[in-house]
This record gives sequence, structure tokens and C-alpha cells, in this order.
Amino acid sequence: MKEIEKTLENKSVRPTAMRILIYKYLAEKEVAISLTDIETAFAKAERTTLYRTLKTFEDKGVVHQIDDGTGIQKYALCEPGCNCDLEQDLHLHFHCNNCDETVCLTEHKIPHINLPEGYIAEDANLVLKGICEKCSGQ
Amino acid sequence: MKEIEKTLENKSVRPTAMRILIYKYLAEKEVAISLTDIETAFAKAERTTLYRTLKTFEDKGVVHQIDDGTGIQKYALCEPGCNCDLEQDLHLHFHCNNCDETVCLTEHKIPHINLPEGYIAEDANLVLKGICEKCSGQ
DNA sequence: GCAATAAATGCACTTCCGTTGCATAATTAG
DNA sequence: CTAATTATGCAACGGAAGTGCATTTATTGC
Ligand SMILES: [Mn+2]
Ligand SMILES: [Mn+2]
Ligand SMILES: [Zn+2]
Ligand SMILES: [Zn+2]
Repeated sequence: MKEIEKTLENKSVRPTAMRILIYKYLAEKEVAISLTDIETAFAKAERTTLYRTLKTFEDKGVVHQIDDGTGIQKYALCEPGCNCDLEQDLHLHFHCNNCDETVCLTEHKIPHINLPEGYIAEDANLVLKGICEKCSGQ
Repeated sequence: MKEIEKTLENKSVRPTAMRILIYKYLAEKEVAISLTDIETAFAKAERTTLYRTLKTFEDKGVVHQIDDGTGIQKYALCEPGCNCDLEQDLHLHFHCNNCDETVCLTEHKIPHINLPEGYIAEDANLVLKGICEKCSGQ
């Protein structure tokens, strides 16, 4: 479990008890996680601490934020070597209309789009919505 | 100006005074509009009426809703013959990080994506963010 | 035209989520 | 050990979406 502490320190995030717990929680879930999810999982902890932990993780590149169109901010651990800032690193996300879960499809990059004259793209977000593999019965 | 009344009636929306005003407002703006925008433009009108007008417009296919990632719901008039439900009608949206405006790029459809086994796509949202033509100095 | 009915509007209030200020506790650096 | 920095706890705020219900306005059947 010293692994996690190493990972956090490498990203200059001090490995406090709470942060390690949250990291572990994120690591064992394979879906995008909201603040409310974490709040529920750690009912005794302070909401603000959880909130700021996520923000710190985001700032330091431990997680990336996901906007899946539900209006609720979600987060997922960055892949090792992930470079969220760079456009070529942008993968798409899938939101299941049935189970309401959102997953990263890290292998599926957002295709390049030719914009009209004068438009300069700096970032992109592509969310597909439908039925996930778990819910589609296969 | 009977044009607008006709358009609304064709979509089974009763053309009340307020609705016609809001329609005109949407028509003369070439960017996506939020409830707050409309609230500002029609300061004397009731927020709820404006809110429900947008919802009615959306339900009846007068406007389509736009999620540009700002967390604020925006709306734009549907193109004549637009079929927002159908996947092939999905166009992308561009949000300017400078002027904070969002526009429909109705000519740019969202490219088809090959999802992993088991995933069934029903809907999609693609937002590009960057500098718009007005702000890019050309 | 008039009463009965349906739809639109106005007002108040709520909920959800994200966010901030500031005091206290814990950790780190000198 | 002390001072400075950082993390946590608690309370409160704010924006935006949404709802319930009374009232006004429009529509329909007669
Ligand atoms: Mn992701
Ligand atoms: Mn659009
Ligand atoms: Zn699912
Ligand atoms: Zn712009």
C-alpha cells in the first residue's frame, strides 16, 4: 500500500490518510465518481475535505474531471502517463442511460474535427450516451 | 411577423405575446442562449414563465438544448427540418473560452464512433472549446 | 355571447451541487 | 522547539434548475 503514497508524492500531493483512502476508492471503482458518491462512501468525513481532495487531485493530475452531461462533475484516476492537457490525449466517455454510470473509454480518442475558418480548438469533450455493456445484457 | 406565429402553431405551441418575443430574441441571436440571458433581456418578465417557455419550446421541437460544458443550459432555435432526436442530426457545438459564447456548427455532424462490444449508443454530445472566429481576430 | 374548461402566467419556495471564508488542527522546515 | 505552511472542520453562500399552487388569460361547447 506504500504504492499509493509513492504515486501521490510523485505528483506532489501529500499522502494524508484521507487522500489515500479516496485514492483507493477511486482505484477500485472502474467508473467515474462524483463528490456525492465519495460522500456516501465516507459518510463520517467532511464534505469539504472530500471536495478539496478531488480538486487537489485534479490540479495535480491525479484525476481528470469528466463532464458526462448529467450536470454532476465526475472524476476518474488518470492512466499512468496520461497527459490530460494535451488534445491528443482526449478520450471519449460513455454514459449509460440505464445504470447512470459513466466510464472512460481511454482507447477511444476524440477524432480530429476540421473547424470553419477562424475557429481555434483548444479542448474537446465527446460523450456518448446509451446502454453500457453491463446493462445491454452482454 | 405573422411568420413567427405560424411557425409556433405548426409546432403546436400557442403563440402568446411572451413566446413570440422570446422566439424573436432567439432568432436574432446567432448564439446559444441561456435562461439567464433571457431573464436579463426581459427583466420585467417572470423567470418561471421564461423558464417554462424554453421547456415548452424544447418539448415541441422549437429549440434544442445545448450542453456546452459550462454547467448552464443553453438553447438555440432548431433549423427548419431539424430532427433533434435522430442521431444523424447531431451537430457539434463550439464554446469560446474568450467571449464565453457557444454556437451551433450545424454543418458539422458528430462522426460515427465504433464502440466496444456491448455498448449501444443512443445519443452523443461533442463540444469543442477554444477561440471563436470573432475572437481569433479573423 | 356566456359559462365551463383548459392553458399560461405569476409568486413563493425548494433542492441540488459547487464553492468560499475562516477558525482550528496537523504537518513540515529552520 | 518554534514559526510557517498545509490540511481539515464547520458554517454559510450562491447560482441555477425545478415545483406547487393561486390567478389570470385564452379556448371550447353551447
Ligand atoms: Mn476519462
Ligand atoms: Mn445546436
Ligand atoms: Zn449501464
Ligand atoms: Zn469568442
